[in-house]
Amino acid sequence: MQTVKTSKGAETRRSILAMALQLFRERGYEKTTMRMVADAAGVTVSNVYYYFESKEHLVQAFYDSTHVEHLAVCEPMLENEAGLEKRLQIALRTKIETAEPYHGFAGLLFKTAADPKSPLNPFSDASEDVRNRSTDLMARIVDGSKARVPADLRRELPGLLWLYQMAVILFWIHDDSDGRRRTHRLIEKTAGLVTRLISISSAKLMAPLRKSALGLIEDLRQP
Amino acid sequence: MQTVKTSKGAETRRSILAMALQLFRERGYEKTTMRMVADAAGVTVSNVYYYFESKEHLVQAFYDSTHVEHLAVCEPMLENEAGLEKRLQIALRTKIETAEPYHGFAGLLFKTAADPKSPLNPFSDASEDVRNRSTDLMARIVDGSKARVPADLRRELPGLLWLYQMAVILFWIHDDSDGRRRTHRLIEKTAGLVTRLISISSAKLMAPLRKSALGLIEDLRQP
DNA sequence: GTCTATAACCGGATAGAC
DNA sequence: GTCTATCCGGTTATAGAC
Repeated sequence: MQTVKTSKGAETRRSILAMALQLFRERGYEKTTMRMVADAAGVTVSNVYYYFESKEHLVQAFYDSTHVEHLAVCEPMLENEAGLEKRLQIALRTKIETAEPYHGFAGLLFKTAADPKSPLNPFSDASEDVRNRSTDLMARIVDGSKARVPADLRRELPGLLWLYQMAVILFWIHDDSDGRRRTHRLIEKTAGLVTRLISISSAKLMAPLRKSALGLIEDLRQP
Repeated sequence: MQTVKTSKGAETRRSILAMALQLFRERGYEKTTMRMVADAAGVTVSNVYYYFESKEHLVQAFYDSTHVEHLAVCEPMLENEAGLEKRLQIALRTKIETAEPYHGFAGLLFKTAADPKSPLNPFSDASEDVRNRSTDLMARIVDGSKARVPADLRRELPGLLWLYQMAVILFWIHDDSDGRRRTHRLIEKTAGLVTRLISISSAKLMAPLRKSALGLIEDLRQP
């Protein structure tokens, strides 16, 4: 019997993570010490380090788990909606709503996010996996819609929409309005703008501009 | 005789900052300890803290100083150039070129930059001053050019171009190509795109989209 | 009121034994 | 895979000098 995953270790790991997230939510990231996490999970500090390279890596684990949760909430809602604008709104709204309990320390994410040396930054190789899964979701958003998108743009769109989502999240992190009113406003309006931009960009008149923009992306890809 | 500013204290402060920046450049931010900074400047640790609230505040001071340096290099070069695209390129190129010696630890900037709680974040009240000065530069870039810009867009353009600049800087931070080749490519191409977007947005056909976009900005301003 | 010094605190991280 | 003991560096308390 192979118990590689479900053995005691995995259980300890799970409990450490669960406790850490709870403490982060309750007291915020900075005010939660590794000693507290260890105590809450009933282990020693170095044991925590055995399972997680650093305090920030606990955040990475959280990041993964919100993505899973997001998918679970988002995907079913997409099923009965074919309009691109609405589909985008659903994706973004569910994103910030599932992340809401962690709003207080989500800034931390972007903090490390911006550090090129951190493995946690969303552009890094280490984050490739989560990034790909998010980008894939964006691809499904587009492909599942009835929007007509030029082939050249369609190739790049998922990546661009992922950037768009990152921008929305950045805004959300800085948003302290009631019920994140301002972020909801942002999503409502920009989803429409983005959709219109996509449809306009198909027009003959806009082809040169679209080609330049896509050419730029292509250029930037090579080192 | 009032020697509030030029007395010994100011000199100490200057020397601490100079030493800190040198160490940051040579060894990077993380590997430079406050004790080293103090030693190098010939003062004690608590003395460093007397002049700078925290290690991050040393970075803030650096940030200010790069802005001053940028202006000194950028403004003269703008004098003989009336094309908006070229003017944008000048501003952005000089920005990343004057910052080049600090590329290694510039990530740190964005790291704190993205944390909503940090006074160093470029959207914070504490950063209003530097932000305004940067935005003013963008206003001069536009106003000093021969580009025709609709009045409603002109009002928002400096802020938007500042955001554009932040995006370029973010790209630069993650750029480890030789001579920042990729960032230079990005600047070269996007300056043209932005300029074209501005000019296209004046077209009658594009007025509705432009209005929506500007309306969005207006909406987001209110809390 | 401006500045400097000593010593300690606190929390993230690690070494190494078992 | 878990523990004990320790390091290391940012930060602060406190006390006093100019």
